[in-house]
Amino acid sequence: MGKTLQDRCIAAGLKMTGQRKVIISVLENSDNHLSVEMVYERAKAEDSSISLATVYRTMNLLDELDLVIRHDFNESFSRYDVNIDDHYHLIDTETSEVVEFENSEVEAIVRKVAAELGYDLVDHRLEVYGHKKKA
Amino acid sequence: MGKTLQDRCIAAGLKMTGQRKVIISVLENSDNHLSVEMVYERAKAEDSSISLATVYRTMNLLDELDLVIRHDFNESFSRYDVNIDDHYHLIDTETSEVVEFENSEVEAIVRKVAAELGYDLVDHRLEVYGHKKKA
DNA sequence: ATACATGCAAATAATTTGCTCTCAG
DNA sequence: CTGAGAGCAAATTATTTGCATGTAT
Repeated sequence: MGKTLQDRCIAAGLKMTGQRKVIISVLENSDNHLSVEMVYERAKAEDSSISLATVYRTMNLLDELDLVIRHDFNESFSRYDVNIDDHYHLIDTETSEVVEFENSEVEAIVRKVAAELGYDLVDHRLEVYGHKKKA
Repeated sequence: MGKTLQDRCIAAGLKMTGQRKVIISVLENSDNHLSVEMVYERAKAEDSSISLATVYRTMNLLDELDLVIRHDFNESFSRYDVNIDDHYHLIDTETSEVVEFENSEVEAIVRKVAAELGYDLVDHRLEVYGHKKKA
């Protein structure tokens, strides 16, 4: 039984305000890769008093606690993943759709490369850009 | 003899203004991963009349022509690589130093993954974050 | 009670753009 | 000569922050 995001927030000692509950429920009930603007739109639909600043502050907070992961694909804004399992992203260059995939070989390679260069691995990201095969 | 960046710009039909020559020489005589601000500072040292807007416009132009590659590491601004060979980046999380490395296995894996997901590969990037091994 | 959150509006920071003038081809 | 490029300053966009007020614990 994985803990819910809300559980983790409580475990992290976060004050569970009404706004945070709404934002967290948006995150839990959406596909990944939401932008702040998207979170804001959906949260506002549940509670019209929520401000954009609060969404930004909340996303930053969750990011610092590693409860979400901030990503910069090649866009002018950030998107956020609701944490959990490691995975990589394939971004459709024509539609901006984001597909997740896993691959166990990559991590092994990355670990080896970092070691060879004399570094301790902290994190890594692999992004693949492509478009759907035609016909 | 690889063509110089200047050669490629001319080949691409770019008007070689004084400002562009300076910017290009800065790019050719610096380490990779420059930010616009860094390019601007160095270009200004050669020709104090160069404006930041021109540097932005030039970098965008070079990026569109694939003569440089724009990167968003986890910073608030972009950095640019002077094209040429494919490589990946290891970013030192403590110093922001960027180390380039190559790895032939990754591309094969990426190509395979894209194909399996039904995509034509356009591009891919791998970024590794770490810090120097202590003692 | 009280420290921490929120809303709002103003402030930043990076990047882009309108406009007029200049210059490379 | 002429259209693409440059400088400057104002505009945009994403994100952050100061401050007065509200609220979870």
